[in-house]
Amino acid sequence: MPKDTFHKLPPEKQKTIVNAFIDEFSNHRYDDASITRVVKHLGIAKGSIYQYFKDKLDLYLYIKQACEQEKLRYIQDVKRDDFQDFWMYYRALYQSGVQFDLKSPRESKCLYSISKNEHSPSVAQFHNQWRDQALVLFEAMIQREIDQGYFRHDLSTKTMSFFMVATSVHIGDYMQIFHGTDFDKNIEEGRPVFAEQEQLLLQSVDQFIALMKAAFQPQNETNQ
Amino acid sequence: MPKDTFHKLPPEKQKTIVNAFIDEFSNHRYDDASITRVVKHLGIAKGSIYQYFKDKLDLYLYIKQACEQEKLRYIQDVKRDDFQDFWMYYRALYQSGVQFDLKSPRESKCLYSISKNEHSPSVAQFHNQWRDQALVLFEAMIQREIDQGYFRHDLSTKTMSFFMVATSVHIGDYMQIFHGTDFDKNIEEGRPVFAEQEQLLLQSVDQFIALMKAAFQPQNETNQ
DNA sequence: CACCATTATGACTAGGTGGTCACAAAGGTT
DNA sequence: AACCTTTGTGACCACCTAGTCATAATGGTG
Repeated sequence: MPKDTFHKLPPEKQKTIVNAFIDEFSNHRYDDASITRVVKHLGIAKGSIYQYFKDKLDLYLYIKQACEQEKLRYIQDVKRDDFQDFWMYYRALYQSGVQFDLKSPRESKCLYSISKNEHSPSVAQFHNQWRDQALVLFEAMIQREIDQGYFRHDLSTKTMSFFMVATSVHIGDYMQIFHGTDFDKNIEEGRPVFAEQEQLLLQSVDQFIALMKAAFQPQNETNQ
Repeated sequence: MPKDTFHKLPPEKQKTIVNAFIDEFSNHRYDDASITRVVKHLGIAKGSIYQYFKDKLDLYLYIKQACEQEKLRYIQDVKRDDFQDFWMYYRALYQSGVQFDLKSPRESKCLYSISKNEHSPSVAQFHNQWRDQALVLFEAMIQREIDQGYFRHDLSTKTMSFFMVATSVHIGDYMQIFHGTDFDKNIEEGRPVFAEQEQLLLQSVDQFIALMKAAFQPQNETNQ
């Protein structure tokens, strides 16, 4: 986490610095991100960064945490108990995700890029840890649905949670790949990443949900 | 592709060099792989490599192609028409994949690692191209199953093929993550990557197949 | 103003990379 | 043996990085 010196900075300068690094980590993997490049762009001395943060990793973790905190503001109010059907809940999470993207495109793109750092040697351990944590959460969630008879019970929850995490990740990839052009163009022109495409994007999400819904449905049951 | 000089080398020396680079690309992403490190390990001069290959990319593409050629020998005989059910065919492909792994663990692990290079800036374009090619193939395959009434027809083939490619990739990840310890231990000790775990691994594959089968099943049909 | 703690600076270190090239060695042919 | 083409070599180049630290600038306080 940042040193005191950073927190004593005027808030707008903090934000300028954070934004610059968000952009860097959005466009480069951890090991390829260059502090030298960012300070050049910011017009400040390299040494200053090391007055604010212990090292590159400290900086990386802070940026990630800052983006996550922002996203959490959007999705924390989506509760499972407010939905009868799990998949309505799941869809609502993506709907909030798109909202997050509309209002905080920088942070959204950064989180997406960071999630692709899984194989960067310097931070691989952290990502493995985060992935395992996600798997545990998903497994608990899925177990609950199984217990209530909403999900099939003939497969291991481990496989099912892995499958769900993987598919969730790939929904993001799908959007990035097939709507990514607009994605980046919007960023450059300062517009929201998914500007005016909410409905289009949610239609893609719905297709994936339809697939997962069928996959998780209790077997020996008429579908629809 | 390699220069003539490389092909004139004694076959066993060719293989020694290729193996060394397979190991390097197995343990490092494209941009992190170090030619200097490999030549040091091989005990030959760095300049020699540039007598054999144009540059690092040329080397990378050759190594990838060599591994793929090896894998193809195992899976090229698995034909869709030899199976009544698509998922039997899909399973047979994985079965051959495990065979490939048993007999060519080096090449198998290298191909897996290379597939994780998607976001390495220097080779990202190539990987995008390969991914698009894979999507086209899968889309055609899926279209055929839809036409014959084996797959549901209420979703776009684009989404379905993306979903299938994604899941296929993640079956590999699942194996790597949950059987990876043995994986690497086997490599070090020169044993096949999936030694004596064929059945265990295919059980995992079967679970994923069960999920995909349900996901792709024509809707409004009693399953099982 | 003088004092002092805090903050900003950028040249510098140590380490890494892919790729080059003048030269040395090897090997085949006359 | 003499010649010439092909192959092997490793010091070297240009370029990049994260992180350091002596020094300078700043700003608040008595």
